[in-house]
This record gives sequence, structure tokens and C-alpha cells, in this order.
Amino acid sequence: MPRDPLLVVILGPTGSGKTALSLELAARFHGEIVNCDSVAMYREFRIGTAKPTAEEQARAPHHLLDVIEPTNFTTAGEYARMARQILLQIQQRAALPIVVGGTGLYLRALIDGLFPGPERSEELRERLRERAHEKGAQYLHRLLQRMDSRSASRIHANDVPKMIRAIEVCLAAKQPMSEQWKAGREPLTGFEIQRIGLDPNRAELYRRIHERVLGMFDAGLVEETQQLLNHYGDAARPLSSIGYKQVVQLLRGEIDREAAVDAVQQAHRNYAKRQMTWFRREPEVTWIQGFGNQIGVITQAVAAVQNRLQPAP
RNA sequence: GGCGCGGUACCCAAGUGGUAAGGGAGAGGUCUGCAAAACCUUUAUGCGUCGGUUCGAUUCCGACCCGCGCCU
Repeated sequence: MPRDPLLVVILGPTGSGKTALSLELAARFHGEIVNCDSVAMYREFRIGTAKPTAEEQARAPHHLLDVIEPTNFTTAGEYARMARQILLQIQQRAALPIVVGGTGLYLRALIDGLFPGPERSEELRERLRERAHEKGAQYLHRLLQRMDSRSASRIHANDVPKMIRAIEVCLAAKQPMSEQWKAGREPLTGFEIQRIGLDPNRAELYRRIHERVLGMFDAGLVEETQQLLNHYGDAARPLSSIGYKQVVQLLRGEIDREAAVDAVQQAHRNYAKRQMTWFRREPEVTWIQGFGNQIGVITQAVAAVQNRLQPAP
């Protein structure tokens, strides 16, 4: 019986060597790389996102890098649509798609799908955010409680973003979000999925992050941020993401360089931990202990892919 | 050597004669369209040491140790 083509997913915390591993796998299996890091999708954000360099990108086709204007924004749903489109194209070329990234929600949106609900509404969000600011988060929670008590009980009363999304969904569809969820998700079909998870030793990962951030500053993170700030100001949303946010504070004179470096390192460490919490729940992951640029790790990853391509009889 | 100030968790730090705020870090967790976001949980029988007063001391008293500042 005909089998679906294989889709390889590489996941892991920031600094675990996903890029290095993806290039190795792409070279061995005629792969094409599909980015799954939210901020790497933005143009001109280069150093702070640890995007693959031009040389690295020349070693295999890369997708969904630099596809959003700095002043625009994207969402998990939009990401999933774009990525699925690209997956089909790669399939037609008979190449191996390799999804690489650390944004857990985007990965889930791609593979498991989201419920077919309404997209975000900026005006409504702005209003709700103001209310929350004036009257406190509890106000939103009471509001949601009236519209959709099931969702309200699942969302913590301090979690403003999630409450806003739930209220938005209820209003746009004139139906509780919990009802709309019953329609189920829209999962990706037509692929067999091999997830490879990088699970490096925590202390070692933190050491690598320390060095990597120093490297970013050496490579001109401050200058890059300065340019983005000059060109776009607050309109470039990723300026508030890890690395850029702290450098903006440095450029505004709120902290000195040493404090900025420390803060960026700290933010990356916190992020890596959160990513691991998310990924631990991801199903069917072949976990490999170590970093993606280590020979032993690469060997194991290659074997895992090989196994799926030509399973033992 | 003298005087003054200070010593509370891994770090910063509040505090009271009645049984140790808060923040950060660390660890664990949540996540259905801003997710590199947001949120939740958790961490000192212990307050430099030894005595004393007291029903009760981290708090008051004494001595000592350590740090910082000033004076000689």
C-alpha cells in the first residue's frame, strides 16, 4: 500500500544546534528546510534571530525566512497556511521537507492545526486591552465568564492575552469559543512525520547561550537594532522580542552594555526552558541527548530518518 | 587601636518582642491565530557566632567574628 511522503521536524530549545543538524540532514537526504521560528520570518532581523547565514542558506533551499516586512505581523494561522503550501511544493519536487524551529505554537498549528475560528481583530483587541488596563484583568475575566464560562474556567484570570483572544472569538462568531472548538482542529494530512528533538544538558546549554549572545553582540546586534529603530521605530514589532528588546533599552540609555548583555543572556535562558516545557508534551518525538552539531547526534538523527524512509521488513 | 554603619535564602531586599514581605535567579507547569508573548506553582523551623533578659528573641542587652566608611 502506498505510503505518505516523509516530513522531518527538528525541534529543541534555542541554541541546541537545530540549524547545524538541519543542514546535515538536508545534505544527506536531498532536503529543503522550512523555518518554524516566529521572529526569523521577519526581514532585516538577522543577528538577533540567529538566522542561518547566507553561506548556510546556500547549502540547501530555505523557506519562510525573511517573508514578513518588519512593520507587518504574522500569526500562527498564517504561518500554518504558508508552511503547508510550501510543503506541497517540496513534495512535488520529490525533496524531503525538514521543518526546523523553536516556536511550539507554530509547529502545533502546522501539524495539528487550529480550530477554524475567526482571525484576530486589532481594533477590538485594542479596546479590550485598554479596559484591562483601566479596570484590571478581573474585568475581562468576568466578561468572558458571561460569554463562555467553560473557556473562562480554563483561562487564568490574570492571563490577559488568552482572555482577549477568547472574547474576540466569541464576539466575532456570536458563539462561545468552547462551542467552536467542538468542530475540531484542521490537521496536516498527506505526510508521515518524524520528529527529532534535541535535548542538550541544561547547564551546557546555558553555557552555549552565554557564548552565543556574546557572539551576537560582537557580530553587531547593537548596530542592527539601531538601524531597525531608526527606520521603523516602534512599528517594528519584533523589536520587542528577545535580544532586541534589551538592546533597545541600551540604545535608550536605560541600561549599560554589560547589563544589556546579561539581560539578553538571561532572556534566552528563560526562553530555552519554556521551549523545553512545551516540547516535552509534543507527541512522538525521537529525543536525542546533545547538540545538533555533534557527530553522535547527527548519526542518530540520520539513522532515525533512514529508518522511516526504508523501514525494516 | 577608636568611632560609626551594616551582616536576613543562590542574588537583591522589607520587617516585627508573638513565630520571616516582595522581586530576581533556579526548578516544574499551562498554552487552539501577537507565542522570542502571556500566565500559574514552588524555594529560610531560619535572620553572622556564642551567651543573657523574657512565657516567647530574627527583633532587646553583652561579648566576639566578618564587611564597609571615617579618625589616629
